[in-house]
Amino acid sequence: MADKDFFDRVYRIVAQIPYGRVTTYGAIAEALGVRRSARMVGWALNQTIEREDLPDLPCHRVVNREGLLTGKAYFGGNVMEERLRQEGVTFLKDDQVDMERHFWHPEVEDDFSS
DNA sequence: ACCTTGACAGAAT
DNA sequence: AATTCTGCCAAGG
Repeated sequence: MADKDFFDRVYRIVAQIPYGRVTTYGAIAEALGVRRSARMVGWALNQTIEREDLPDLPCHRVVNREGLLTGKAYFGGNVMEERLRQEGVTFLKDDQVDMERHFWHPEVEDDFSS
């Protein structure tokens, strides 16, 4: 297991979210082996705002299990929604994506410690 | 060192 | 079925 910081793992997963797809906090947490730490995922993403030294993270593709853009407030305005729409993501209603169509299940991280 | 908060999720009422 | 409550774990006050 890569004993990387919890944040780094989150970042790596988020960075793997395909264009036009979205995933959930819980799914990411689960992929990291800590299904019950979904809140930490959100916290980790929050840190990305301060940390500019991080790679381009499509954190706008991360929503909660209901498909709600719970973190849109941190993007300023409707940037999050607009970006998703621009990627072809369909919205059931404002601030709610159609995760039935665009949900992407993150892959479990492989520890490259071979 | 203790208590509160948080971009969630699932169980309980 | 809808709303409330609790669990989780890290960071900030």
